[in-house]
Amino acid sequence: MAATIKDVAREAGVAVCTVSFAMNGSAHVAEATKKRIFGAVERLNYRPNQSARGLVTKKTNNIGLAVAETADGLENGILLEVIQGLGRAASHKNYDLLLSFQKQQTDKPDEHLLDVYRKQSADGLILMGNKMSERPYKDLLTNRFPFVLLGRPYKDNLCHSVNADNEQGGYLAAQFLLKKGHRRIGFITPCSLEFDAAIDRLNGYKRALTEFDIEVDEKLIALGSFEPDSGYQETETLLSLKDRPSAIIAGRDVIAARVNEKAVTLGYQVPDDLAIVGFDNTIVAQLARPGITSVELPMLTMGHEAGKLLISLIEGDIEYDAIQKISLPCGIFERDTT
Amino acid sequence: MAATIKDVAREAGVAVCTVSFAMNGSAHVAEATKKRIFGAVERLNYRPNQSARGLVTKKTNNIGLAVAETADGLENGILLEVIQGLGRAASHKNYDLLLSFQKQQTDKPDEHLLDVYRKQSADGLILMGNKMSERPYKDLLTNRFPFVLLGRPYKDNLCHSVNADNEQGGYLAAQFLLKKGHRRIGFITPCSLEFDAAIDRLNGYKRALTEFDIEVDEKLIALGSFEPDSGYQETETLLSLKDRPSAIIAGRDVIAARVNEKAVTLGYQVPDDLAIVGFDNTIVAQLARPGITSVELPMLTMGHEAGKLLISLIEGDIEYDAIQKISLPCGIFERDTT
DNA sequence: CTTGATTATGCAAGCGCTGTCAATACTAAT
DNA sequence: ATTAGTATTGACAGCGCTTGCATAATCAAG
Repeated sequence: MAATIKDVAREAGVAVCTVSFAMNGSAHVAEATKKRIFGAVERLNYRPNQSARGLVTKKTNNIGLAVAETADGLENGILLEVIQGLGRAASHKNYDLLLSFQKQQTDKPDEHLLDVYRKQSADGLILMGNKMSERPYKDLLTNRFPFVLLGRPYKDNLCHSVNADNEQGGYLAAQFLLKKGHRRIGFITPCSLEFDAAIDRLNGYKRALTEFDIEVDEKLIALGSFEPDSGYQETETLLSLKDRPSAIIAGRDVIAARVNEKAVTLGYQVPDDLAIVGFDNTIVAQLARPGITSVELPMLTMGHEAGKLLISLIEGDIEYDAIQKISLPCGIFERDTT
Repeated sequence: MAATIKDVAREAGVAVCTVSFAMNGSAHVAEATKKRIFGAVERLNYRPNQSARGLVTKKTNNIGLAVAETADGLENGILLEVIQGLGRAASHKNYDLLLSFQKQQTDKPDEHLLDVYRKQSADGLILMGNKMSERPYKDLLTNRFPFVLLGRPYKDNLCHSVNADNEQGGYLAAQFLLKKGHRRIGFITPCSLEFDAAIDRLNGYKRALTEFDIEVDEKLIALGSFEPDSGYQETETLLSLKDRPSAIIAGRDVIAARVNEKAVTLGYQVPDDLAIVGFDNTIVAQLARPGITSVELPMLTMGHEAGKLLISLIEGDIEYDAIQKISLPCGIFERDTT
């Protein structure tokens, strides 16, 4: 059906290996013959069969993306923007993205994530947001298979990883408010403190305060949860403090939206009586009225950097053992709530 | 490095072909030997090499998803939910999803989308939201390569396609309001009428009116654009009509949000003075305050159905020429604006 | 013991490509 | 003309797997 390398060779009147050489640049081919060959390629719409090529070169030119699916949709953090960044890095270097979705109802979900690797249908793997047991990592590591952790810190220095600098993000949010003169700043964590992102953001907040010589007041720190509506309660608690905060940093935009609502309900003016800063700069922050000032995680960049890193690893531009831990700075988008 | 079928055969003490038979069910293998083989597979963590297998079977077990990237992000319509639905269908049948991103700055962008097909690295293709010239389709069609159009109507009956039933969606929105007693209903199109989705939604709206014996008043139909802020102007226009509408259907949620804002600004009470229905049931409708009643496009289902359809095509369960045009009904989510 | 069915085997071809080898053709410089 | 270098060639092995074929081992039933 599809043209093979033989067809191209015949069409161009050259030997099969000459075509291969010309296409891969693996040996000198005279300009004139090259032209004839590429002409034939064009005419026949020829592309080397990936399976055949992969079989001999042991390269697929695919980047695997292990996607864990939970009952309530995709695992947190699988964001379109990340995929987009990944795709950009990939296409630039002639890779495709292979999304392998975890099988539902399986006894060992995390083992499944590695099937792409076992089948050898990708040259490297991006692991994001997946809770995985220890074993698969070991497997990858001992076989020196390229992989990058994305948005999923692995505290030891064993794996390459790309992350948003959540600490700096927390710092940024607090610093932003401090510079505006706020001195009592509440903080609602994005989720429980089991999650590194939550801890880091909080730590950044504390660092900013310390830098401004303000003592951290634990009463100003409220524990948020994955349930955005918990934001209502936290806001009420924070605002009913005798020395109430003049600003609240919410660990996520959806929580920030709740903070705003509650504040309005309680009769506060935003931003005059209460300033609010959210996190993640999602569409929620963008479209809420008032628009919510929000710390932006560099999702696109994260995907892009992870892709570039992985490809460097695959192509040997970076030593497998020279562990890279890339931490990307957050930005802040000012809107109406500050 | 990775175990091969030979290793498994040795480990299990059987012949290579027996392993192959056992794994593919292509011949009878006694239970006892099967057990030995799968034991060895388990121990060695063996998975058949995809490239090798693909080379001989001419199957990759990949579904290609051609992703066109424009300057301002991914082409409209590439939605995470769609990918998720696709992934669900794929993983169910042991396929992976191969995302191939269009190369930037290339002279023939649409030709590039077919590279996955030309390289034979996918067994079928999902085409969504890509403006493509005629030729690539022809190419696919004449070679009888399986592909389905997703969310991108191709009016002739040449291609398999999956779509939201926009006409029914428009009908639903109008019917919903009519049942609540509204008789003057404004309609702001989601974009210009070059787009089928816009026409269909509008037609559905008209059909509902007709069914309720209400004459369509062209003055109540405003042309929206891709720029959500245009919603402000349209709203003002519609509300300043001498016989103003008591409800407005906005072609997209973001427009609906603008309609609401403007209405409030002009001193109308929502939903009492003005009811609003949006489209797409995005997070915007969900999180806006007041929450926007919105017509939901079955994105997840669309992805899922498209995946299933494509796989049926690939596996020959459906004739290539028995064109299927799947149109999936929209639902409506009532919130505070009605 | 024979027969027939079932199960397992070795062998070999071949999928489309890469890349090595040794040989040949061509070109340009000495 | 000789030499050196470059460009191109055919032949072929091999990547890991599937599959057809013919053969052989195994076993139950007649």
